[in-house]
Amino acid sequence: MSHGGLQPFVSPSHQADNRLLSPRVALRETPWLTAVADKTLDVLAGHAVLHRIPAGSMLFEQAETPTFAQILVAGSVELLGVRGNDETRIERVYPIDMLLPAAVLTRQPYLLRARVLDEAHLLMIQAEAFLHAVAQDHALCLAVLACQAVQFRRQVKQAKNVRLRSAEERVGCYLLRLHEGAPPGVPARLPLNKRQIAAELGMTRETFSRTLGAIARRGLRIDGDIVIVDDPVAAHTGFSLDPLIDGAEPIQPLATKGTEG
Amino acid sequence: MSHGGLQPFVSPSHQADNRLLSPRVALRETPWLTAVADKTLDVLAGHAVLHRIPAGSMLFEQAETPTFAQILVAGSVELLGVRGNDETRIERVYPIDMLLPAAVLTRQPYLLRARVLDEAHLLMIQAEAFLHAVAQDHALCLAVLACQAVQFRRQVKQAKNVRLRSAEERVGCYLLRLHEGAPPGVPARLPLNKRQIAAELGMTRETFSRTLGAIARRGLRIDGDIVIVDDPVAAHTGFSLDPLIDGAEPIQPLATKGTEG
DNA sequence: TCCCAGCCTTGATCTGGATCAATGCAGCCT
DNA sequence: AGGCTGCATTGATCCAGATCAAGGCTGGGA
Repeated sequence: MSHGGLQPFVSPSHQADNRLLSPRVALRETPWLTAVADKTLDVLAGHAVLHRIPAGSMLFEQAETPTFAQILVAGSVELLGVRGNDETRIERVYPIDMLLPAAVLTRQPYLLRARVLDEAHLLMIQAEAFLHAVAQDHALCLAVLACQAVQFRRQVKQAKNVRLRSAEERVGCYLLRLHEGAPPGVPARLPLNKRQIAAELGMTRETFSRTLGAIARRGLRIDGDIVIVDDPVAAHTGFSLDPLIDGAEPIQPLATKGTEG
Repeated sequence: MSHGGLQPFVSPSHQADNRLLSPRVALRETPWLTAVADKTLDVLAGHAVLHRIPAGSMLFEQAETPTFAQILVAGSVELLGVRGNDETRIERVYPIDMLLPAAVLTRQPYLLRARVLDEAHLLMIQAEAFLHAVAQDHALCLAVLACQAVQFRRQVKQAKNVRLRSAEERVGCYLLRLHEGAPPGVPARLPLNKRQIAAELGMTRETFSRTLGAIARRGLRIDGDIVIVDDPVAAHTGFSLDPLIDGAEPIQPLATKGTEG
């Protein structure tokens, strides 16, 4: 299972409970840290705790200065831009990923509020210890760089999706993508409730709902929470997936090709 | 002069012509590379060329795979999301900064098109050599990480600005920011023509123009290209600058505080 | 001097999507 | 049963900002 874009949310209880008992184990099992030496992970683990945070909790507030580097091990988290009483969702974070490493790295205040959507398992590493480790361990630095680069690209894709496509196209492409992603024969299911999908796609629930009605014309339909493509041809004509928008953006190690020096 | 957000565009001819003759010198004079060893810069310089590219040129196209890591030394560049004939401006890049390091680092295709706005002095380093150097040199890796983190935060600020504020507020805050940024006594000037400011603020030129008319009510006005604050109180009541949106985001080295290990 | 190309402004109109407001429809608790 | 809470649909209306369409102003070139 990749951790790119549209994960079904895994029930956290079965995923993490037994295996991720300690920070040390959590670190070792983080795929994009595989290249990092045990010694460094030991150090990090020494300054870390593993917390389970219930849905609805606020992890940090806009303008706070980060005291921990946080790695989301299970569950999910939303990042919101806040202004007075208005909130706008900027990003949804899926495991295994860091929460706003940019703020931690630059020692600047968070630009966003973080709230738990599905019970989160969080690996919290003291910010200073984390920074020190990044400054000491080249492999760790490379891993964080990869993580940060991918987050940047996800942002750009999101911006393109919202600004270059109409609401209807976003919905169509989203469903189509789910459908393509599902194993052949198995019908695709909505991985989230509709309210959250709407937020993901940058529109209100009402607009999402209406749009779902409208795209029936294009051979795309929802029954309960499963996606039905009545007319594949019409669907693909109306909505063309673009890898530069819809493609997953998984965190990969920054490997050097060819001969090593 | 910081390289955060709202630079006046410096005439490239006087800034760079004599000093930045060679890639080697350009690298050494890049502020956020100061911590990188000469040896590494030598290697990079060995795989680099310094180019001067006229306004209007396309540097790379969406979906291309990066062959160079590009550092903008002087001039300016816009990054555009493209879909058919539609373009949407995602970002404007000011020197000294990298152009989409995320694509180079992840070896993925560019998500955006890059076009020169003001004649650009570009340091172009072969992608593989650059990646290799990042993989070899910890200090360089840290520098690139800092650069990438800042770019991420700029994106987030841009998103907040557009989604949390009305067109009128964006214009008001932009002008106010210019005004605050200017040395006391000296009137602030528009650093760009209005068309480009409009794009920067995520609106059409027409809307920008109308909005300029509208905010006269709030004690803010443009005369020619200088910003006049007729009524500071009204202006600050109507438009409150938020450091989490309007603050500059300069590229700084990722220093470790306190004792070194 | 005329002409033309770039900018900017101004007006009229359109519209995608938000907002406000009801209603339906589960599941769940007591 | 009832009543509550949270989600989803559906309809009516609104509005910020885009779009389309004319001008106006400035500077430059022959």
